[in-house]
Amino acid sequence: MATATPATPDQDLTALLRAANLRVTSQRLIIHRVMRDLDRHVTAEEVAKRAARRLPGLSLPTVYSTLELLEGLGLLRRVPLATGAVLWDPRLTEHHHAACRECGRLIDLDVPVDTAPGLRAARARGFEPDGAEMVVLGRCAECSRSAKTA
Amino acid sequence: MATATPATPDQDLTALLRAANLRVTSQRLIIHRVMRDLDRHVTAEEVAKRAARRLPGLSLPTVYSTLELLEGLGLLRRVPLATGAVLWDPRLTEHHHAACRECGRLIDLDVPVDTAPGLRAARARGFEPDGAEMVVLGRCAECSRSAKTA
DNA sequence: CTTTTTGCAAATGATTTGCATTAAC
DNA sequence: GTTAATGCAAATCATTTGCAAAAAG
Repeated sequence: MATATPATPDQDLTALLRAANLRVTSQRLIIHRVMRDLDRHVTAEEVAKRAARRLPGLSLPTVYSTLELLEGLGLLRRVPLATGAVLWDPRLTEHHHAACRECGRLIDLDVPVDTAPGLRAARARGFEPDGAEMVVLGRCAECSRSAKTA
Repeated sequence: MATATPATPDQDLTALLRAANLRVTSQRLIIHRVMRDLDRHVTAEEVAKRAARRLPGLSLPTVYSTLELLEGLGLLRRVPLATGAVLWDPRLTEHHHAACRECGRLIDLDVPVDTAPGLRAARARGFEPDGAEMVVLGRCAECSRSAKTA
């Protein structure tokens, strides 16, 4: 029987881990909680710094593997930047990004985009798509401002 | 007066370099030529390997800086993968990609996507967009096949 | 008690940097 | 001749790996 009570993030994660026969550790709970609290894209390093505040001794390798684990559980999304850097995004609702070519800044775009043609084209090529993201490239407000000044 | 003769890639690059007060070197010409000949996204390493065949002694740092230079001139596009890797794409016409989460494979999608809403939203946030790309994420044909077998 | 997960330290691998030399102009 | 571009070797930096110790179940 399904529970009708809305689950907390911790309960969600616990349930997913159990279902996958994985162990519920404080590291996993804390890292997940940090991401949920931040509610914006961050680097692995920033996650490590914040999570270590709540769990001293937490190691970087654990942060990396946990982020990947949470991605696999569908609780996070990995966002590759044009600079080659990688960010982690706890927002699960489909949204898109604008990335600054100059400083790498990434902002959320909460605008609907018709991804259907892309998904269709991918399927036609044998792909099994599970999502599509648009990245708008250009110069952010700050960088265009300093470009004008310079 | 504008020339009516269609320019070769070499002439294009030469003109752009001159206009920017940059020097026309054999390294730049060869790397550009390699990209034009390949006409598909490749890693910097692959560019280096192929270009070195035509220009022995060509160094990796030169390849990296030249790829960035060509990007700045608008002759190439940098494509960050979900794996964090970076590819370089000589195709200048707007197109989109499908990226395999498992093996990293990237395929071109030649399908029109309405990027206008994204561009508009970015402008509303102070961005000066110069393009938008959609990335479809999922599993490529090969990887879904082996997943079924496994 | 058994197996997974963690932390540590070291390894990796792509990309970048500093600097002397070479090539463009 | 002057200045920019290259090659080389070394540095960097995020990420990954191997393995013994600790924690989960």
